[in-house]
Amino acid sequence: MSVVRTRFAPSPTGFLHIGGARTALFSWLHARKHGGPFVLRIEDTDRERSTQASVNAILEGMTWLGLDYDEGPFYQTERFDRYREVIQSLLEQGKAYRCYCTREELEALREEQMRLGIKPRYDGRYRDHDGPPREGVEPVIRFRNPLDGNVVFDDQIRGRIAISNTELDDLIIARSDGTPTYNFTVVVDDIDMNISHVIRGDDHINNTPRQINIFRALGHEPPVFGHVPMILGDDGKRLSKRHGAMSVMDYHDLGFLPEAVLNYLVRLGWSYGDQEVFSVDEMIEKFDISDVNKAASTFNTEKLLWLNHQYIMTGDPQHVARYLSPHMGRAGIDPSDGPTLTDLVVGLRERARTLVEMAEKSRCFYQEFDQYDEKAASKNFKPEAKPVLESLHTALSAVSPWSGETLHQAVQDTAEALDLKLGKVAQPLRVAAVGGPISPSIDVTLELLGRERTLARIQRAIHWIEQRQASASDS
RNA sequence: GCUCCCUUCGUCUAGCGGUCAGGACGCGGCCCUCUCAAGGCUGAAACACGGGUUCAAUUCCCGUAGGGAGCGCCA
Repeated sequence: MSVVRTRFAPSPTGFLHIGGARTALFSWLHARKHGGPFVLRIEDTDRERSTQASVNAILEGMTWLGLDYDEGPFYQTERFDRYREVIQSLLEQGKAYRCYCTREELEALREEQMRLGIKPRYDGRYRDHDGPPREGVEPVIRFRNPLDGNVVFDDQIRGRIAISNTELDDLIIARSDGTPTYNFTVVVDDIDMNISHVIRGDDHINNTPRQINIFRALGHEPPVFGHVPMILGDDGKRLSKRHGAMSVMDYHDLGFLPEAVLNYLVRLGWSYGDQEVFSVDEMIEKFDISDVNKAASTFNTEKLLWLNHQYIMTGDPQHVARYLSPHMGRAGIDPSDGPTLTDLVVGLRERARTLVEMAEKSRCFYQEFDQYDEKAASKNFKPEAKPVLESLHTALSAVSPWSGETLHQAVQDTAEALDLKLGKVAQPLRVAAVGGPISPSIDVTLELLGRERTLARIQRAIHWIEQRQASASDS
């Protein structure tokens, strides 16, 4: 009856990128599925590179995605006393020792080993040192790794992984300034925070055996591990902060809905039969860490766009409208000067894959356009279009109420009265209404535009045709 | 160089010894149609290679090739 507790442990050295977000998602889903807590821990022991701004950026990204945590955030820099205490006890038990090698000596050793074609590692020269401290060298503390035997663990995603202790060297657990290092703090924290399942990127697979040895030295059985594959960029290289990875907040800026990003991310490496679309509740219900794929996958923006479009089309219009709102602002559009955002979403959702696209396509409903699309105007505003537009103006002036049905009827009646196909009437009307050849169906377009704007724009088109005729006869 | 990990359409994936190798994105065609979309139907498109094991391998084992990661007083 072991309780499931998972954690996400980013180091605050930049924004939350898409790969980290997926790791967090998998870890979060595993906790949520089993009803256990999800812990957030900030691994900031590298004081040089850690910043509060990064912490904020990570929190912001998680909040936007809806990945809420139950405990934390815990900061490793606030736990230094605890680490010191554990190191001291390891030292006393002989499970760790002081090493007086200088960086230069280590560097020389590494070079020599590389030259000989063997795996560079510490040779244990101070492992059994029992003489006096070496003068002038602040020692580091190394973990006394077992010399023989294998470390074996059953990864929830990879299956059984075994590595010989002869491959492992005595890693440094405390720097010469006394601060602890990553492989050590992780273990202490996972023990203290009672983590049952460590779900992290597979770039940590190689660290796992050494961490397992530390767990045992500390008298604890290690948690269950699950190493999720990484996400590759279009070039097949691993996505990282310094290599093509985008911040999750970039996707916000690009007009994606968080549920679409989450859905895309969960399907990258995980699947449930042929299902493509998952609500968060469905993910929690159906997700199983052992179903995660082993192979790395490539990020595909086209599919994300498709998913985003699905969510825009099928989501609650009010919900979509809320997320659309900031993008209207960015596009310099005042939403109070035209249709409601909810009506706009319903009208445009089939033809906008992102909220940015939607905002852009909505502009003509709120602002006047400068000029007509050239091709569309020359094709649809020929002299014979003038009487059509005039008839439309008359017919639409009488429409009441101004609704999709009545507008559709009016346009259709006009076409019949003029003995023209609907296209011959609707298309000039469309260009008059929005300035170009593309828009939602004509009734929806006019409804969004409103009576006043519609009639004014028909007049504007009629004038345009008259002027053009006039200048044609002048010359 | 050494160690570990990975390998099904272009991409994401289903498959868990016997399938016409399925779905999705994207791409092509057709239908619908007032434009553009959306939607429907449809087409092209994959088991990296070589050995085994087996009556039978995409599936199990071993190599090879390719890719990724690690080998820090970074995390």
